[in-house]
Amino acid sequence: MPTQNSLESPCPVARSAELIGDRWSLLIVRDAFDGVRRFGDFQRGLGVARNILSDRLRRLVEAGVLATRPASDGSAYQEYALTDKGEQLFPVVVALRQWGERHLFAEGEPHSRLLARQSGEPVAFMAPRAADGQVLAPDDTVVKKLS
Amino acid sequence: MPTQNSLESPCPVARSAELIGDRWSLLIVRDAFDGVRRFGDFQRGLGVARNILSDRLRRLVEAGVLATRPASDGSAYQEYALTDKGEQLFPVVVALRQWGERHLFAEGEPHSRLLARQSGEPVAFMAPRAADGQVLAPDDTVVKKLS
DNA sequence: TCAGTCTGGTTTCAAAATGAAACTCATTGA
DNA sequence: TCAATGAGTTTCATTTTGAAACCAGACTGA
Repeated sequence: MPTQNSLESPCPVARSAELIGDRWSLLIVRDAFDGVRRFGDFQRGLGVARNILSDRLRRLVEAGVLATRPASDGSAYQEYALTDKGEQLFPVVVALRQWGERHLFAEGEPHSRLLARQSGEPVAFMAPRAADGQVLAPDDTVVKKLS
Repeated sequence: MPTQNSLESPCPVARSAELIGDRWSLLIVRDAFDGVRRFGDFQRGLGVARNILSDRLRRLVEAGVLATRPASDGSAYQEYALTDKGEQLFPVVVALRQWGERHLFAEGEPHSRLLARQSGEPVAFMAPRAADGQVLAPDDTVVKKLS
């Protein structure tokens, strides 16, 4: 677990990074979007050590990204599901995915793809936009401190 | 440095997470978008230990996210600048920022904001969209394995 | 109903990563 | 010329990670 601080940083990126800016948390959230709910399934899917998984799940639950609830299969066990807050990480995961797709695979190297369920077409590349829909490059933006 | 593997994962999220899925790398990239270029400026700005910064910068350079070049101020030192590949992380950083803005600050708690330089208005909330511009919720998408 | 198994952890311990501080060495500024 | 600064590297103690063993409650089949 990264040293707990910077949760007081006035920079939203820093706070987000503090919370989910580590490999396992990110991958847990990715799997959650893929419908994984159970401890054992996360564990097997990720190959993460159980104690670490346990720790990360706890952190994510504390942060309100995941919530535990009785398992939907009727067993006495519980499951971990994305909260609304967690669901809203979707753009983060998609952004990571799209960047990875574009830059981390060799020409022609196979990789999984994100498709729109309806059309079956790849999801369009996501970009920040101005109010008028114009795509914003980094230089088209300014960070205003502490407003 | 997270244990180097999963760079062979067929999942783009996993590869991205491996590379930039740690607090410092993320914050270094954020600062780079903010125009920070020099070792010392990163170090002072982030409060990161020099050896760790050194390691992360090396990794990011190796990965082609940053590149070194002679400092633009004419001194004999070098600077670290985002490459094209690095610039394309913009949506990732913006997504993290927007999520943080929305979920990691108390009501009315002040935080920095990302504005469109032209209009001065906040950047619109970023979301994955279908080809027709329709916003896609997680359930509206499917991950197709290994295409 | 009772032995065996599965699930969801916790504990233990060694190995790896991190962080603080001291150290180096080139550059710069006065 | 000399002190201060910049950009690291080294050292070493602390923290985090990961693998494996362990454990207590469900569950299952005979």
